[in-house]
Amino acid sequence: MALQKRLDYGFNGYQVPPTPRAARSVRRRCVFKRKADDQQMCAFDLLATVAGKLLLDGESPVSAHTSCGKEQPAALEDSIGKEAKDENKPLEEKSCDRDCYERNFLFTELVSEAPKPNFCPDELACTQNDVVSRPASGITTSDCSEKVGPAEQLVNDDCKLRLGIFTPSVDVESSGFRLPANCGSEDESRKQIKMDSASTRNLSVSNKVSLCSSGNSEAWDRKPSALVSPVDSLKFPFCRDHTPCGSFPGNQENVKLVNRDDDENSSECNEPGTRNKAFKPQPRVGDRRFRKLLASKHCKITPNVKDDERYNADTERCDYLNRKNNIKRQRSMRDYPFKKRKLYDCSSVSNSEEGVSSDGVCMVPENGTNGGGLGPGPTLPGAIPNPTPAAGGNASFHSRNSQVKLKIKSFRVPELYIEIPENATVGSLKRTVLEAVNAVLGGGLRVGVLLQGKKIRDDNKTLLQTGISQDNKMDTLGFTLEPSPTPAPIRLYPEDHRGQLLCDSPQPLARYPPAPSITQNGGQQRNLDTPPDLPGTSFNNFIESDHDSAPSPPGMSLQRTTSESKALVPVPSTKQDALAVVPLRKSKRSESAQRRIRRPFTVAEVEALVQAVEKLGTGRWRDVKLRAFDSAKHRTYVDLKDKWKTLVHTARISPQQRRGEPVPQELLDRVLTAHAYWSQQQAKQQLKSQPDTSLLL
DNA sequence: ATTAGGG
DNA sequence: CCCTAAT
Repeated sequence: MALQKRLDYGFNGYQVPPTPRAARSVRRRCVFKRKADDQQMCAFDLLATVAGKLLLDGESPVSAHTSCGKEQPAALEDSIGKEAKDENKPLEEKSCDRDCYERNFLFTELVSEAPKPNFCPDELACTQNDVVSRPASGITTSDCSEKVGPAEQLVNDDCKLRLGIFTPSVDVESSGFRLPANCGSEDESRKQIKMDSASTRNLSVSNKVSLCSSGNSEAWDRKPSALVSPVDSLKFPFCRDHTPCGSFPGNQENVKLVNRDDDENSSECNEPGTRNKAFKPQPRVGDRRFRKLLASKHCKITPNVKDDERYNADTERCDYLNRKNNIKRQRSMRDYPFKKRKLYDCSSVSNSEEGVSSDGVCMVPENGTNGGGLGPGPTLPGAIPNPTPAAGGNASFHSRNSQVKLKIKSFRVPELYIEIPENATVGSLKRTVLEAVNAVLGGGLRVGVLLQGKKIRDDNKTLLQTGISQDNKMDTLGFTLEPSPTPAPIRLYPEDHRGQLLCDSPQPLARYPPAPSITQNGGQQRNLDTPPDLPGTSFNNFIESDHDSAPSPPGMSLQRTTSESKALVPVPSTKQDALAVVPLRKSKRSESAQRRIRRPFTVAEVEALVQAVEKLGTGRWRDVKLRAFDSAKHRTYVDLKDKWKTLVHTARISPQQRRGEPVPQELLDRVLTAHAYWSQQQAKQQLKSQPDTSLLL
């Protein structure tokens, strides 16, 4: 299944440039390969950074609890509680209904949910605080079944991911930001802008598919969205006729591994009887590969990624590491780089454009009562270029005591398409989304300020001077997120300011039409009806086949499926041209090819290899390949050579130091013997040939 | 395209 | 496994 998520900040305001759909990655060499990883800034960091520009201002006025919105939080909690804990579990396994395989990711933003009519501004404010005050869980799942039957589900999805800006710290009250002194310049009135990041922090994701838990998110789910995502058939990995490995002729000559693998979908044949049976392609579907793009749905997400996400990601890795403490962290990371790479593409996208624009700024009166200032109430006069009320793009502004407090309800993130295999784990999904978000946000953003539709470029002006602090203008204050000058080589706005953080704002980007979906195949969602092909099983088989030798990191699961399914592809949306320019990072990433999945050699394979080498000798890997691994498409002669290399090494080290599936000592002995023998032969050859040639010469 | 080696 | 260099 593929998910295509559209991330948009709850704030309708901020828009990120559409990301060009990443081309299917062709394997190629990329110099940059894994280098950019660290360049990425996580969303949190980013936010923190942004926030950092503003000083925290005492407690949030709004922080007072309000009863309103209580329900939401409760729901949230609930869903949070149900959040799938087993990150490593394939999604399929969790799905309550097989037909329910479509996953809708719903990231909802409590506050900014526009669709709710009865959500009064005040309520929003209250809600936000409530919610915010507690650590939001990154992703929650909601019941997918709601009113929708399996069939219906297929149809109704629109998944929009909504991102809210959140701060790492859960504490809402402390979420205020204060403008840095430098921004406002040294002048007399130093206003503090308080941003109440409250609501934005909560993110809930409802995964309609497998995680059927609470139905609380239903309301949000229903939000009709114009976006249509294409659903593709999903490719399921399965083993086609592989010969039971057991048939492998042990010491006979000319042993060949018979498992047929097509590089992408193959399973190891270690344990013929068990592993492969589990998965049986259905007669009809059997041969078919499905590639489902969950995309069909729009996912509305307000990712409240928060620490949770990161934590999970990290912990997963750690777990993995712990289990296999022998494995270097680096290595584990490398096992699932594709995601990252793909993500980078997205990031680049975001950077390339003006990016994110925001609206929905609320200035909050300092006294803590949020008068009417919060929420959509004060509608933007339209002065602001793209006031999108939906997310609460309005800003309310109250100045008091020369203190300006404002709240930004949300930022909109550019649409992102994410493709992820059905059998991907929830954890990987989370990570994927997180990474996508991080990629976008991490690219480096700048904040621009709009007042009455005009960009305020002079960073040195005070709020007072610009009039921002004036009540009558509070409605016309807007913020934009722009690509940071630094990371992105290309600037849309030449006049870019060097380094100003706050006050300069390029023109606000056009907002994404809320719903204009992007998807290439507009109405495809319905195609999803293809029954899920018991992917879980097959997947399990795969996993099992090599898990013992080397458990794959969570991310691996994704890789295992089809190549197509791994891509996280930014989808071009409305205005694509803007994006044309690609930040360096992006290009780097996009160029990089995906690393092949790790497929530990089975004992049978090792035996075949040993036997072939015994006969052919080292240095004739091509022949070895043909002889013993002709049918194993995923084993190249280079692989065989490498394996031999490791076998020799393995044979030389103490058994305690070996890892992975243990290779019978007998085989290792043969390896050493053969290696010694052929090394000798090689040496002889050389001695012989050397003199020969010299003699000839 | 292969082979050999380092990473 | 990947990447390169050298065949």
